[in-house]
Amino acid sequence: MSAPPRTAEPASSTRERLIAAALELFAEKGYASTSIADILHKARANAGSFYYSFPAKQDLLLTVLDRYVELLRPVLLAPTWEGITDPIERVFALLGRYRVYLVDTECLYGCPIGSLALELHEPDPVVREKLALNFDRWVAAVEECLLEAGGRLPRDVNRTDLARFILTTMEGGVMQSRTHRTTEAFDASVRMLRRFFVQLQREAAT
Amino acid sequence: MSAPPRTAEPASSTRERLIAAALELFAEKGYASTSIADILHKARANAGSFYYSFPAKQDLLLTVLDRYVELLRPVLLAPTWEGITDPIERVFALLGRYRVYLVDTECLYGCPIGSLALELHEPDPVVREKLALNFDRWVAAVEECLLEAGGRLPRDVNRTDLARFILTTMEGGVMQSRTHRTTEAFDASVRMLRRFFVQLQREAAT
DNA sequence: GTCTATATACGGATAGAC
DNA sequence: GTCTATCCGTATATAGAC
Repeated sequence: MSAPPRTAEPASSTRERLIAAALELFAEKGYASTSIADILHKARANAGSFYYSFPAKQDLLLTVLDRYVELLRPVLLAPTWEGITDPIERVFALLGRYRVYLVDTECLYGCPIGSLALELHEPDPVVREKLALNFDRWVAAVEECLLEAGGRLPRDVNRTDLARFILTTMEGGVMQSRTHRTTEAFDASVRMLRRFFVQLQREAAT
Repeated sequence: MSAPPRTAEPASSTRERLIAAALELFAEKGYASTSIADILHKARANAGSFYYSFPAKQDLLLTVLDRYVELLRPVLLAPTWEGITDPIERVFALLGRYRVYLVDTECLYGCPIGSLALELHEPDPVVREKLALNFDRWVAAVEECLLEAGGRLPRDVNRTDLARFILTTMEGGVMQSRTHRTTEAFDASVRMLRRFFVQLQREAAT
């Protein structure tokens, strides 16, 4: 018989509760408008515990940005792609997942990374790099799909460019939909991207 | 002999200087991180003058958002489109203008409306509507180009959808380029959009 | 209309007991 | 590791003389 699983960080440690609370609050209200008091309230902790776990507010942000990277596959991609094997349909299923976020929140928020990226105007280099890493991992995951699609897409279409364009479509669509509080602009953008893909596949088939 | 031109708002009134200062500062640093002291310093005015001209900070934001709408054609579109008559080339010239903004600021800021739209997470309805109006006017201007392109684009492509998709491309590209401090993602997105347009025009020609 | 001084609130961070 | 109390800077906004 084996011992119960041990994790370095027990799931409900104060530190973990602070991270979990910040993860949600930064997505909902942004970084600056989330006060440490907000985080403490949500995590049911006190100022002393916060500064025992983190030197300063920004260190929590860094931890949260690392966490977003870690959660990308298990929390976002894996459930979204469950049961979908076609790599191109996986791309659109991912976009569909963001549409669900929009609908579930009445278009209040879409992508936390995108929001933080534009909120933090001159972020510390270390913050900026972690935001960039989040984008890079997302793009890399989509690029894998495109590579798997192989000859179904024209040979001369750069897969990295196309993956970035898909992120562009998601972020630009989310931004407009949040502002209009309707999914219309998001849907319009995904429709156009779909049409582009249809054309690319047709082109590759000839 | 005619009298010198009279404007309702003299160009260098304190109120105008405050608006001009805020217009730039909100674009550079965002709304929340721009303090009234920052604005006063840049406009060389004092707190008393500010609150004589505006009831509160948010009223200045509303005025600035109105101003962005007013400036869209004379300051952004007209110079960008000068000498360019082809409506489709106008679309890409506009995107090229945003690339210049990125390059000129070392990818520090691109579109002030997009930045404000994502910074203000739960904006007052009136703020949100003015942001939405800015997007709508931009989209409408691009849509005019697409309508002017007429039969060069397939009949069944919704012009409004496509215009929104072009805004999506710009905003999504700017977001990634700001985060990476490179124009790469912006350029990749515009390249993909260009390819889409080439395909659409080919399709319309058959 | 413009000036300085200031009221008031809030946020990040710290101190020090337990 | 956690608690409360508090320091201190900064921000919006106001008061009231000029």
